[in-house]
Amino acid sequence: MSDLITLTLPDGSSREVARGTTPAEVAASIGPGLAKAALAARVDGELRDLSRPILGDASLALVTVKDEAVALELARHDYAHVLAEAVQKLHPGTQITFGPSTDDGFYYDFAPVRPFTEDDLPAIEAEMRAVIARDQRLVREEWPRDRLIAHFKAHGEAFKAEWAAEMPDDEVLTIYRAGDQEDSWLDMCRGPHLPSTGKLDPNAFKLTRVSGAYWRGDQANAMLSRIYGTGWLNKKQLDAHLVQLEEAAKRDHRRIGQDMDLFHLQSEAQGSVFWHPKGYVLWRALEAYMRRRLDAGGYREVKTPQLMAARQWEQSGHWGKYRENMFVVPDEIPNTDDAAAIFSGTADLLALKPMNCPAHVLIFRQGIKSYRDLPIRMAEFGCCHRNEPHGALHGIMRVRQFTQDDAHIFCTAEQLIEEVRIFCDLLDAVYKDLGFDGYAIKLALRPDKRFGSEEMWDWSEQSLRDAVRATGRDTPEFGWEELPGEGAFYAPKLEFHLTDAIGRTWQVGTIQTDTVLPERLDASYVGEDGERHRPIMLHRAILGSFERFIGILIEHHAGKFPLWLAPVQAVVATIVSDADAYAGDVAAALTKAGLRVETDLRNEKINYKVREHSLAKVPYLIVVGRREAEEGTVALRPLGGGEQVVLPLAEAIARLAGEAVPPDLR
RNA sequence: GCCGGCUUAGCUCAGAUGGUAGAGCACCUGAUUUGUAAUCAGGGGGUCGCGGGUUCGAUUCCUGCAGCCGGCACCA
Repeated sequence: MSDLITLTLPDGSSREVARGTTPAEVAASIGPGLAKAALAARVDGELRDLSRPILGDASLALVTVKDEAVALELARHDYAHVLAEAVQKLHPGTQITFGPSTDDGFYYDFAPVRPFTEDDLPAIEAEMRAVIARDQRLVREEWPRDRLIAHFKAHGEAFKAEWAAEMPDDEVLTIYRAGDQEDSWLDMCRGPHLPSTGKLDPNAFKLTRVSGAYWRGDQANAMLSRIYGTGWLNKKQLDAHLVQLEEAAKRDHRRIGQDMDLFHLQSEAQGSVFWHPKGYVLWRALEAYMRRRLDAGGYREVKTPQLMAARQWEQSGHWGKYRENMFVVPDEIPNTDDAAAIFSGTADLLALKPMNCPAHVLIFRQGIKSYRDLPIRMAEFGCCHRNEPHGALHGIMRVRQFTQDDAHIFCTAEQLIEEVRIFCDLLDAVYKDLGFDGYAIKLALRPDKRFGSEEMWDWSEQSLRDAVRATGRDTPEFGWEELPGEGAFYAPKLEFHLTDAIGRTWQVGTIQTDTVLPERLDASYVGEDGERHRPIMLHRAILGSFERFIGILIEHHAGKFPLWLAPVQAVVATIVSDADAYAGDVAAALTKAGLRVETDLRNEKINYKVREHSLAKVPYLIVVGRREAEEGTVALRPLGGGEQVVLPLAEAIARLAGEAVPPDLR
């Protein structure tokens, strides 16, 4: 075997080097600038440490900060290691477990002597800077499993020892040592890493929060203490990210919901929303819009019971799989004797509906359905209750009572692809109308706990796959991917993830192919052949729930809603009290034209009124003073102070009324 | 449900080694009639989340509970 190997560089050139040469050495031979800038290497496409010898002919590309995504990933992973080293120094006895990079930084899970609090973070950050300042080399070593386990056991690292013991046999186990000393801090890690901690910018990270996290993500395991950080390549990036976080915080729907008087929550109705007049106006505009869209799309709207007997939920399968998340009440009159138990404990049980689908099947089952009736698109703004765990509740985004824009399409197997296509077009139009630019599509495949045969799942998954292909949306532009194990217990589902104004994604829409429920609830239609057949049932929603979707709308628009959705569309503000009567006339005329208008006749300066209504995010301020009153005009001031115009009242009304028309009616 | 934190006026927040609380905005009253992001003056407003304990005395310390916040788990 020759002692020389051939490396092919990205520019197509090749060079012969000694077998075992490291990428770092190659970089140095090319030039000192590259040697300094190199962070890692791609050897035959595989990302590796700079110090890892190359053992055979290969293509070699050196990774620098110009390869930002990779550099960030490496840096974040290193930050996690630095965090772990710092924590173990400051908090002896803390065990290390696991610490990956994330979308904006990193975290590390520890088994601590006592759980960390945010007060611990500043000292840990300082220690991390010390680790970075020491510029410790990160040295990769391959260790046999026994040595790893022995090492971790000897150091009281039970979690790491467990992890090492369970690594697959064919995996080469490696440790990274932070420094050259025999007793330098080390962690078991697959790597790769930057050449040394000094490559990290000590001012480009920040520890952000602490939380609990289960070992290996399993509720049955120990609760660990997780420290999160955000990490970047330089301070500028970090600062930009921190500004982003502030921006997101300003958009928080809970903050805006309170400021704009849209809704409130209180402990007596935990997880249920009190919609105030201004919030409910928005709800009604959205609901009316959706109703028109569904009517036009061939849906028929229904309304079904809130409470149904437990035996109905047993039959649908919800009772068995989902009971712990249902609100259940006994079917009896509560005992009015305070000394006795309120319920006998022997009555039949009723449950608040957590979903609308069984009731829709029950409507379908009334009378005989023919293949000529299909597809049947049955819609309901269905109010559902789900007994969510306390820790899951979040503002109006995750609640216990919510209303879905739900519908079920009963169709034949042959109609399925066309129905999915029609649905995608409808969803597309709705998201555009509501001001969103893009969305991604994912296919969630069969979960571990599920109903139905393997054949059924094979067929259902493939149908959805085919249907998306038929719409041409199975492309990277739509973020198309498949998610194993993420499906519902009765069906695989297509998920639609909206992208909002600041780049966050929200799973909202869904369509699911269900053959289980029609079977369980014995839904059938008479086919061309005169025989009974099972319909396919497509569960679908575009907004998901009104509560959550309105929350998303609030954050997407930062409360500055398009005119047709704005709770208060215009405020008529006077400059002098002499214009009060005219302001009243203006408001009345606008109201008559269907606009939501308020007047501000207060004895305040116009500056004050402008400021106040601007902060209240009112789309238009209609300013009237003596001049306007005399001339029959208004000064139309858009939110933000853009081009202001003085118009005759009739023109202003026409303009606002035109702009306030919902997008589907334009 | 689990880990950590928080809970003081309508809102945002100060505060006291334990002696029953304060600001700004908002609200009310008065003056001012004002031209595009805060006019001035005065006034009212609190069971300091709820329960128990320690104490002469608790909003403050301890403890239980609830809600909320950040995550974890969950999200049919």
